[in-house]
Amino acid sequence: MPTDASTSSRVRASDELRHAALEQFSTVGFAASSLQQIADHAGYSKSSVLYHYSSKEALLEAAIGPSIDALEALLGSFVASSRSAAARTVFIEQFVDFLLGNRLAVHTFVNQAQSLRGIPVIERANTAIRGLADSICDPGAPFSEQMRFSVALAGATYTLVAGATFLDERQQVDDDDVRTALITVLSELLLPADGRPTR
Amino acid sequence: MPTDASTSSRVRASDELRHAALEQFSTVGFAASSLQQIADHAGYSKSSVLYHYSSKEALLEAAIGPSIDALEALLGSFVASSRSAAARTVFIEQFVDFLLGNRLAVHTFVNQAQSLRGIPVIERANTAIRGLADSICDPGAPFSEQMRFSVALAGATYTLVAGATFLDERQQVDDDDVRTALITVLSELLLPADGRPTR
DNA sequence: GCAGAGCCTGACCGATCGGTCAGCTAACGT
DNA sequence: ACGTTAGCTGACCGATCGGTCAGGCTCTGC
Repeated sequence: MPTDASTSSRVRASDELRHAALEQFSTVGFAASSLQQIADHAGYSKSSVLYHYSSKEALLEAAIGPSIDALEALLGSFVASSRSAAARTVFIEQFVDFLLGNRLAVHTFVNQAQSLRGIPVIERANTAIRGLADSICDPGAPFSEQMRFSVALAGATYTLVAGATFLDERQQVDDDDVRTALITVLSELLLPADGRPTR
Repeated sequence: MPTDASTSSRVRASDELRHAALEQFSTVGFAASSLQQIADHAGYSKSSVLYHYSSKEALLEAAIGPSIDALEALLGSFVASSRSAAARTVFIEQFVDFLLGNRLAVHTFVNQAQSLRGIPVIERANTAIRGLADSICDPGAPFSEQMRFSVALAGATYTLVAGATFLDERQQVDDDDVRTALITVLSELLLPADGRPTR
C-alpha cells in the first residue's frame, strides 16, 4: 500500500476524482455531467473513475455524502437541545457555517433534489431537509410564521447557492462578511418574536 | 388552416407538447428530459415534437419564454416607478402573483440557471434576475441590508419552487393562504426600515 | 528473479441521445 | 375530382452515454 513517504504533495486519485465530480455535479448538474468530463477535468481516464467508484451514483454518494452526514448531525444536535432562543442562536450560527463550508455539496443536493429522486443519497438529503423544516417550525404556529421560517432557510441556502450563478461576475465578497450578515438576517427571522428588537 | 369549428375542446398539439415539456423540464431537468419522454407524455411521437419545435432548445424557449417576458415586464414597471414604499408594496404583490402564476417556468429557469448557461433564453432569464436584484437593492446600502433583500427574493422564490419537492406529501395548502403569508413576510423584509412596525 | 497486488488505461458493448428525411393521411381550395 | 398543404410518423444517422473487460505498468515481499 502507498505509505506516501516521498512527497507530502501526493494526493490520492480518488480524492481528486471526488472533487472534480463535485464541481461538475454542482455546476452542470448530475445528469449533464459525464464520467468522461469528470475524468478529463481531473486528469484521468474514464476507466479510472469507474475503478475507484463502482458507478456514477457511487461517485455522487462519495461527493455529497459527508456533507449530508454533517447536516444530519447538525439537525440531531438541534432537536436534542431545548428550543430556547439561545439554542436557536447557536443553531443559526452552525447552520450558516455549514452552508459556507459545504457550498458545492449543498448546491448539488438542494438544486437537484427533485430531478435526482430515487437515488439513495439524495433521499437521505431530502429527509434531512424535511426534518430541518419540521424541527425548527412549530406546526401549530400561524401560517405566516411557517412561511417566515421557510423563506429564511430557503433564502439563506439559495443566496449562497445561487449567488454563484447570479453574482459571480461581481467583486468577490468576504466570507466573513457574508457570515455576519446572514446570521443577522436569520436571527431576525427565526428567533421567537416575543418582544425583542427586530432590526 | 384549422378554424376549429367542430369542438371547442380541441387543443393544439403544439400547446400540449409545450406543457408536457415544461412539466418535464421543471421536474427532471432539461438535460435529463428526452424528447422521447416528452412525446410519450403528451401522446405524440418524437418526430412530432421536432415538427412543431425545431430543436430541444426551441422547445425550452417556447416553454419558459412567456414567463420571462412577464418577469421583464414586472421589472420594467418597477424600475420606472418611484422606489417609494407604496411602489414597493405594489411590486411585492405583483412579484408574488408572478411566482404563483409561473411556478413551473420559474422552477425551471431558476433551478437550472447555472447548468443551462449559454442557452439564449436562459441568459435572458439570468439578466432579468440580476436586474431584479440590482433594482430593488441600493448598492450603497449596508451589506446586511443587501443580504436581507437577497434572502427575501431567493427565499420567496425557492419556498414555492422547492416546496413542491420537499413538502408535496403533506396536505395541499391553499394558494391564497400562501399568497397572503408570502406578501406579509416579504413586506417585512423588503420595505424600508425607517421606523415602521416590523412584525 | 519473480509472483502478486494496486493502479490505470484503451478497446469495446448495448442503449439512448438529438436530429434528419421520406412518406403517409386527412382536410382544404379550386 | 384533384393538387396542395399541414400534421404526423417510423426508419435511420452519428455521437455519446454508463459500464465491462483484458491487459499493461510499477512497486513490494519473498
